[in-house]
Amino acid sequence: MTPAGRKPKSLVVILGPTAVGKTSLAIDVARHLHTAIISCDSRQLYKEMKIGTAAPDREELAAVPHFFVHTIPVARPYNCHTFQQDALETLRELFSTLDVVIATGGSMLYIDALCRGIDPMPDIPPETRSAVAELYEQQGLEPLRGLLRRLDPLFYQQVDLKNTRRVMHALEVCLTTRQPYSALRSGQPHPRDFNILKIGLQRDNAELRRRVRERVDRMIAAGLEAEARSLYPFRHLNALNTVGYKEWFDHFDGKISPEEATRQIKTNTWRYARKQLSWFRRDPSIHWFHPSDPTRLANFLRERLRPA
RNA sequence: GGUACCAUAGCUCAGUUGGUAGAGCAAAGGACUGAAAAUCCUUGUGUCCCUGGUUCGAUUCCAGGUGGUACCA
Repeated sequence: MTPAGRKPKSLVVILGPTAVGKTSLAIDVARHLHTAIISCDSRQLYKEMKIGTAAPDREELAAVPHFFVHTIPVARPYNCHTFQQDALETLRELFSTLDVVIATGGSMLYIDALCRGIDPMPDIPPETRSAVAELYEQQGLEPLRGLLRRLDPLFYQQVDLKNTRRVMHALEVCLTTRQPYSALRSGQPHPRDFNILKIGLQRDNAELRRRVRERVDRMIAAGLEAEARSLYPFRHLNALNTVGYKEWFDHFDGKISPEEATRQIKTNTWRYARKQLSWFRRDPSIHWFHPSDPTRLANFLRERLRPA
């Protein structure tokens, strides 16, 4: 498993629902182990989204080397495959001097991309993307389904046919590669040349919910509305289809009051946390801890990371 | 104090020409390998405010009570 003469390398993944306390715990662990943090967060990636993504603050970023926090402009397209490539490259570099690296974040698909890997797919040419989008806008979902049934009968059987996003994406791939989307999806995990140790952080629902509400209040006190206002011109970008921003955009459009926006941000953040938990629940490799029990976690890590 | 209107799911309300009721939101569960903080699916029993009357049968009609809202004093 480990090449002779080389120490085993380990990636410690600290995951959990939003507002559970990943950021500060990951920093504590990283300091203790004298290592760096790879962020697995599809929104903290963006340079312009600081308050609303609850990203580590300046002090926290200075305490431990961080990667993939505030690194790309909101206008740049990015996805989990790009992240997989970038993160693996960064990891390779870090492992040249470190035996353990921390990964943390709540973007489930990004964590899976890094740990499990996702199959290579071609980039979709913008013409293809807009052609599919136009067909949908003009004629709805039904023609897209019909086309998918012809081009990829197997995936047509598997896909949730009401999920426009999935149907469109499969079609885009079929049209770009001239082969069925399902033929490119192996679904198989990709081998990694490092160990992966998944730590899940959990609190009971009432406690987590209270933390969500309090954090949203803090974000608003810290100027979330102004940050959202400055990003209003970018509201049609995917990066801004994000809890904490889209609700303010509705307010700027005169649809809801500031109080209602605040209320909705709290509700939507809570729903996001539940969705994350629903994803994490089916991963039996996660070792669960309460964030307020760092000793138990430290002992666990010492045991597991000890060189064989 | 008087008059009118209202009282139904956690919230906002619809409805039952009298046969015990359903939407939206919230909530809960789930799917998810290139937009993933995205996208999508599933789940609705609640003293129909209380007491009495009429009726085979009342959440529905009638009377009284209680609470709320508006207007008049």
